[in-house]
This record gives sequence, C-alpha cells and structure tokens, in this order.
Amino acid sequence: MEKLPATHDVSPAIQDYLKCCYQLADPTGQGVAMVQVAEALRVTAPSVTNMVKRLEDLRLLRRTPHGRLILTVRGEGIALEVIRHHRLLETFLVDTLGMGWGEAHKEAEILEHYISEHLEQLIDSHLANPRRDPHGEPIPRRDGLLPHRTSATLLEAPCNTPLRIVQLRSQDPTMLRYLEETRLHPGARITLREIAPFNGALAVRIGRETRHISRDVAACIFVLQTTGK
Amino acid sequence: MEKLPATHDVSPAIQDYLKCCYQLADPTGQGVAMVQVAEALRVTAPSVTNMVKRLEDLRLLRRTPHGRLILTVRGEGIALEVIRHHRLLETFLVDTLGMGWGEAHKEAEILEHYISEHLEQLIDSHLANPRRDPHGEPIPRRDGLLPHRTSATLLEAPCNTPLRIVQLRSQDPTMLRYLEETRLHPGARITLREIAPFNGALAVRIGRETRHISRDVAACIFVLQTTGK
DNA sequence: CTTGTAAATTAGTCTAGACTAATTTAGTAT
DNA sequence: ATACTAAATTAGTCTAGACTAATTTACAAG
Ligand SMILES: [Mn+2]
Ligand SMILES: [Mn+2]
Ligand SMILES: [Mn+2]
Ligand SMILES: [Mn+2]
Repeated sequence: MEKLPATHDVSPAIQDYLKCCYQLADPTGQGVAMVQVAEALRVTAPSVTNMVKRLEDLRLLRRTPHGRLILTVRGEGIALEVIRHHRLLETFLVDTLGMGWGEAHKEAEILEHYISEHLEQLIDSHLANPRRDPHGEPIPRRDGLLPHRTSATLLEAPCNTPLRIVQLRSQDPTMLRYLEETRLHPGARITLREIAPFNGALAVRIGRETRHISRDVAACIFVLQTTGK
Repeated sequence: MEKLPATHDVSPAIQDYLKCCYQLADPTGQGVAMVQVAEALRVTAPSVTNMVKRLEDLRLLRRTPHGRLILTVRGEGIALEVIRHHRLLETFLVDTLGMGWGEAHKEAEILEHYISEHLEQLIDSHLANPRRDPHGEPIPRRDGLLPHRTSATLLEAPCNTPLRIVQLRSQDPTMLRYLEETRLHPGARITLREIAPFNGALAVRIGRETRHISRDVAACIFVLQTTGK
C-alpha cells in the first residue's frame, strides 16, 4: 500500500516549495527554474537542489530534460490546497476581523500550513463560500478546481461597458497604495471611457468622477464585464 | 545588550514545554518533576533533560536543589501568553465559528504558536475581551495577569444558593460528554439542593429538573455564586 | 547498611532543513 | 571552437528536537 502524501502529510517547508513552483509556473508550461524558486523563497541554491530531490522522490514534481521543475498532479493538488487555505484566511482576516491587506497576507502565509480541514470548512461557510479573496484572486475549491480566470486587463477591456475590478496584480506596494487612494480597488465598478492614442492615458469613470491613469497602471487592473447589477 | 526572549522568539517546542511546566506546577510551589513533563508532552526522559538544559541557559526556568522545575518570571510570562493564545482561540473557534469543544482544543493547541500579536488583539476585540474560555478557564490578560479564581467545587458550595457553572475540570472525555448530556456545562445556572450523607450523591436543581450526581462528578464542577441575574 | 526502584543523565544516532565553499554543467557570445 | 557566465550540484557543516540504550543518582524499605 503506497502512501500518497496529501497536504497535511507534508511539512510546511514542502508546502511552501510546492506553492512557489505552482505560482511561478508560467502558463506556457515550460516549468520553473530552480534559481527562481531560490530567490522567491529566499533560500540558497543548494537548499533548492536538496529539496527538489526530496520532492521528486515523493512524486510531487518532475523535471524536464532541461532541468526545469513541473509539479505532478499530486504536487499541484497540494499547492492548490495551500493556496486555498491562504486565500480563505486572507479573506477571513480582512472581512471578518478587519485586518489590513498587507498584514493579512503575512499572517496567512504562516497559518495556511496549520489550519485543519475542518477549520478551513468552517471559515469557508462563515464567509458563504467566497470565490475570490480581497485581492480579487480566485479561491481554489475544495476539489482543487480553480475557477477559470475570465478577466482581462483594463487595457484589453471594451469602452463604455460596465466593468468590475476583480484583481490588482502588482507586487509594488507604492502602486497598490496609489490604486487604493484612487479608489480603484477590487469590487469597484468602473467604465472605461477611452484610451488616448500614441500610448496615452486611459480615461476611467468611477462613480461620477473620471480619472486618467497610465497604461502601466492599467496593466495591473484586471476587470470583468458586469452585465448590470 | 542581552536578548530577553519573548513568546515569538522561542520555538513552538519551547512554548509547549513552558506551558506544560506552568500547568503542572502545583500551587504549593514545589515545582514539577521532569518525568511529569515527559509524560504530559509524550516525549522521553532524555528529551526533557536536554530541553531543560536549554531552557535553563535561556533563563526561562530554574531547578530546585531536588531537581524540580520552576519557571522564572520570564518563562512564566511566555507560558501565560501561550495560554492566552490558546484560550482566546478556543473561545473564538467555538463562539464565532461554531466548532465543537474537543476539536477547538486540538486546533488551538497548534495555532496558539502561530498567531501574531495583532491577530490575538483582533480576536480579543472581536470577542469583546472575554474573561473565560468555553471551559470556564480564565483567560490571562495581555499584561500576563491571570484573573484570580474565586470559584470552588460543587462539593464545597452552599446549598440553596444560585450558582453558575464556571468550569469543568476534567481530562476525561467520557466525563465531559456525560456532563454535556446532563446539561451541566459552563454557564449553566444551578442550585445545590443537598448532599446525601455517607458519601452519597448530590441533588442538583437545573432548570425545573433535579439530577443526582456522584461526588466524583461534583468534584469536577467549579461554580460561582451568582447574586441573582 | 544494603538493596530495589524510580528518576535523571550521558552518549550516541537520526531527520529535516537550512547554510558555505568549491566544483561542474550548460548555454551564449565572440 | 573557445571562453565567459549563469545555473546547478556536490560535499561538508550546523541546529533543533526527537529517539534508544546504558549508566548513574537518590531514596525508601527492609
Ligand atoms: Mn507559507
Ligand atoms: Mn485544506
Ligand atoms: Mn501547543
Ligand atoms: Mn500574544
């Protein structure tokens, strides 16, 4: 009887490595380089080499002939569950306890490894099975299904159509603070008025105001078309 | 500049050892034997020897000439903070998320080591600064002050006086389930009718029913006199 | 006093997960 | 092809925190 490891069978360290590989994996499916993992987790290259060996033995990841890392189905399953924990926790900390975004992220980064399946379940119910976390990131479902992202960046959005901001994808705190102050936060309802030619600014209607934001900023803003409501 | 360790400077393992010593310390102040710690934490004697050495070096505990363990002020401070985390978490899990007692205890046993001071604070506020956890155990305050226990066991309580159950002190799950089913849970309002002589049972009025419980059971039930309300 | 037992210690081993320093591999650019 | 560079690996070290097996200490009872 082989033991197939699930989330709570693997250490927090392993969980972080898997999550990291999942999140760095580019959509082209080429896999992740070890050096990327090393700097994302702020560990040295030999630490990664060592852990990757263990993860291969556990059948949680494979490597391409070119040495890039690809999660197995099982590895990805664990990564998704950790991400589910993380995003549920963030949502809970922000919505129920009023914690700030940045801090909620740091707290969730730790607690994600320690909550039981039942607590996860209780938080999920308490929040009425949320689909997205406060950043607008989709929350994987318990079966590991990640709701497909149908959102696009504001740059690709149609003009004069009601939109809802669903996610701000930026690591830059300055950028995030700027967006926060401009009231361009997830959940906000906006419409795009026009995009000025020659790399110009975007005119965005929010409430009864119109703001002009740069293309760089717009590229961070993911929106969904909202068919009314 | 000496570094004085505080809760988040010490590992979860250390936190558990300190908590354990605190909770096993008998009120006579004679200190705890290592063998007690070993069996409470389900580790072997050499593990305790080893850890005790480290805790002494950290000035978190001392030993009597007879080799018994006594926490220093700092060690006790950490123990109390871990206990505060534990009891706040239990209260939160039970009251806010509807988790069962037993499970909340297990969950808190882990999470107590991982919540930040700010999350502790938020939970405390969310619960409106509770004084007791669901078992009726007092919650240490942030400054480490443990509200004095004025409760006594049902055996010592006066008859025909309104009482409130404040705590069930038993490790035995059978006992706790029995009390749960008999509606003798913390918060319940009861009056003691009489104690039968020759080691007899206690007649307890709860609501409009009268139950008869053994002295062994009564010894687990801590009550406060409730001056009405 | 001697002896039997419980408690504690010593010595040595193990695992996870990090590290440094040195070396090898592989891909790019000349 | 050669050389330079970035990425990866190897080898060895370290710490925390557990373990076993063997030994020592301390005491209580005869
Ligand atoms: Mn993490
Ligand atoms: Mn889960
Ligand atoms: Mn614990
Ligand atoms: Mn605290």
